Amino acid sequence: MIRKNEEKIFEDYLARENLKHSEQRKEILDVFLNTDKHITADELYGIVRKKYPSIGYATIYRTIRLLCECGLCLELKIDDGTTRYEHLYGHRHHDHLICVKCNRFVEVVDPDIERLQEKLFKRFGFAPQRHRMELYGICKKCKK
Amino acid sequence: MIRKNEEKIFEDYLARENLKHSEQRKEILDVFLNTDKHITADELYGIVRKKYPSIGYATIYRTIRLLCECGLCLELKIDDGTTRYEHLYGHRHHDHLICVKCNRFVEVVDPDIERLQEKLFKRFGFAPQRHRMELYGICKKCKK
DNA sequence: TATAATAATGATAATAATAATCAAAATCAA
DNA sequence: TTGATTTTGATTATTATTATCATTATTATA
Ligand SMILES: [Mn+2]
Ligand SMILES: [Mn+2]
Ligand SMILES: [Zn+2]
Ligand SMILES: [Zn+2]
Repeated sequence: MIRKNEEKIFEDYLARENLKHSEQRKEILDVFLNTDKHITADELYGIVRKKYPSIGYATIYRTIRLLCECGLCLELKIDDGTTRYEHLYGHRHHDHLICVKCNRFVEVVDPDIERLQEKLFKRFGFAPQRHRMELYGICKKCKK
Repeated sequence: MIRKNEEKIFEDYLARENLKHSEQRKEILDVFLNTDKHITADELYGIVRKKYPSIGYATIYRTIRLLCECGLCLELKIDDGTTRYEHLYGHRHHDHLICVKCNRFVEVVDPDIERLQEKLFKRFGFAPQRHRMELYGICKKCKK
């Protein structure tokens, strides 16, 4: 199973931080890895609850935080104010094309843009940390 | 006064929408136009309250909404979750370099990047609506 | 200018997303 | 197996923003 790597990363992180590995955390990681990318906390909660009806909302948020801390998950703040989470392990940096109708996310990387962004940092004397670029439009399907 | 144009835009909008022009709205517009760019609702509230101590928070939010609707103001959602507002009238589209230490905003436009973004929209069959690009780093002053 | 219709205001309550608290339950090292 | 420590779920708190509503202000008109 491909997920072996991710599970190990999570377990190693828990061990390193002297945290314990609960059933709930296993289940949330599993759902997160199985799910489509760019999921909200609420969507994750909805899926986990099917298998684990007693799960509490707080546990979802706590575990998402752990997943972000150990490098498996990246938080995205979208223009409409929603927060979404995507897989980070094994995924190189990328930006997003987002359909404002159907909310579809297309992952894109343009090496030319990346290079020009570095030049912008340099031109204004900034030490680069990260960037974020989102292109909002209407996708092919939604154009009808 | 340069602000004449902006005031007219606001007044025309209010008239067009059958809204009334209150002292509070005048004052909030005035503070917004006088202030530095990229202000939060709370910062705006703090400044307005000095001249107009009885102002209510709700009026700030209501008026910001009007300013956005009439094209004088643009809402920005920053990566850390805060919402900021900047002048829109007379300002061409631009993106931002943001210092993660001192929160300084530098406005930038790179025509090459803009062109490549259009190409990305086209390549993936998206009808472009808008985009947003933020470059986060540490500015010259904060590097010490 | 006085009036009357309409809209705006400020106080307050409501929302929604997320974080903090805490007693009970689960994990795990010895 | 035990016992120290952590986690959980329920609940409350927090924060930013919006909705409600009685009172007040604006504005068109007589
Ligand atoms: Mn992505
Ligand atoms: Mn700006
Ligand atoms: Zn679409
Ligand atoms: Zn700085």
